[in-house]
Amino acid sequence: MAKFKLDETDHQILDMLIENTRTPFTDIAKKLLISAGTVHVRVKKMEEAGIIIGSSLTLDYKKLGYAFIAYVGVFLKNTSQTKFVLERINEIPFVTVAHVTTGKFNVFCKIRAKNTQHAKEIIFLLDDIEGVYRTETMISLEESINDKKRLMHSIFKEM
Amino acid sequence: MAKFKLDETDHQILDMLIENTRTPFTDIAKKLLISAGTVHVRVKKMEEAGIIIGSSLTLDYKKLGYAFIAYVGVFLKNTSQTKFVLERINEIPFVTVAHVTTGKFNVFCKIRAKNTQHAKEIIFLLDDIEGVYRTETMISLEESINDKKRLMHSIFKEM
DNA sequence: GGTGAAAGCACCGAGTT
DNA sequence: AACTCGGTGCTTTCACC
Repeated sequence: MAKFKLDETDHQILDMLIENTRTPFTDIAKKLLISAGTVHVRVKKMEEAGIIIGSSLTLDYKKLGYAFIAYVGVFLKNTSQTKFVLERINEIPFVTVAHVTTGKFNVFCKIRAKNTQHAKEIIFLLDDIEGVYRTETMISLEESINDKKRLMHSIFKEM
Repeated sequence: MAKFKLDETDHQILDMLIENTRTPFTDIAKKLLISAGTVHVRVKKMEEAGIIIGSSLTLDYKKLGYAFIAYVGVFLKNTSQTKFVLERINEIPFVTVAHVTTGKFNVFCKIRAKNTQHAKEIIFLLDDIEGVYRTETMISLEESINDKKRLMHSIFKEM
């Protein structure tokens, strides 16, 4: 998991692909004044190095009827059950991400649901997992996602 | 923000593109026994409808030297300052997402940092925002991201 | 709303500098 | 490591169903 060396050209390629995965390599090449072949080789190298893990679509879950987001803190009866509980949590499709954490909670997860009723059902599923002592829910009233590009620029500045 | 009607074919197209945005339309067409032109038209329609917002690369931040994830709960002096504070928070590049929440915290955010030292600096930036009373940090020891496909399947089942 | 063919490009590997 | 170039194959449009 070592820090990987990327140069300015790699940064700019990632920059364009982060905004739109399907940006033609020829467009990137034109902008960076290099050949499309070079873009191709560099992307391939970053894929082989595991820097680029994959690509995914960003969907509007609100439009799909899933506007409800909440974070659920999970308290365990016994921390030795962490692994087991984490596995059970990951079987629930509406849990988008789960963390083992220090601090207040043992496990901490994000859920995406249709509405409060649906969220309640999901939280009940969490509560029902063996080893879960209790849960604490925080409902998101508003989500603001920071620009991925901005984070990358900050990372690049330090490389 | 109405619920949008997608048919089985759309589901399967999204299914393949979620796994890999660059899946050739010809491959999708072959698998679904339709023409590549049809795949193209359907994807375009989903883009125009705003279901597909965009596409992005998944990067390995660990390999880039950013292995540290934490969630920070923010308490405000006064909830009327929420909007202002949220704007300031979003100016910090290492904050990847911020939420206005009900429950324990007023605002809740996720940060990505190089290490504990770096995380401390970011949390100090949060503490320094005018209107922030105090913060509470939960450090992620392990992140497990649920399969995006699994959520989509659950959503599709109900459409 | 779908098709199939055709034109236009992009991808990607080979060979070169 | 990057370039050019050419074969292969993908995308996108369009007339037609």
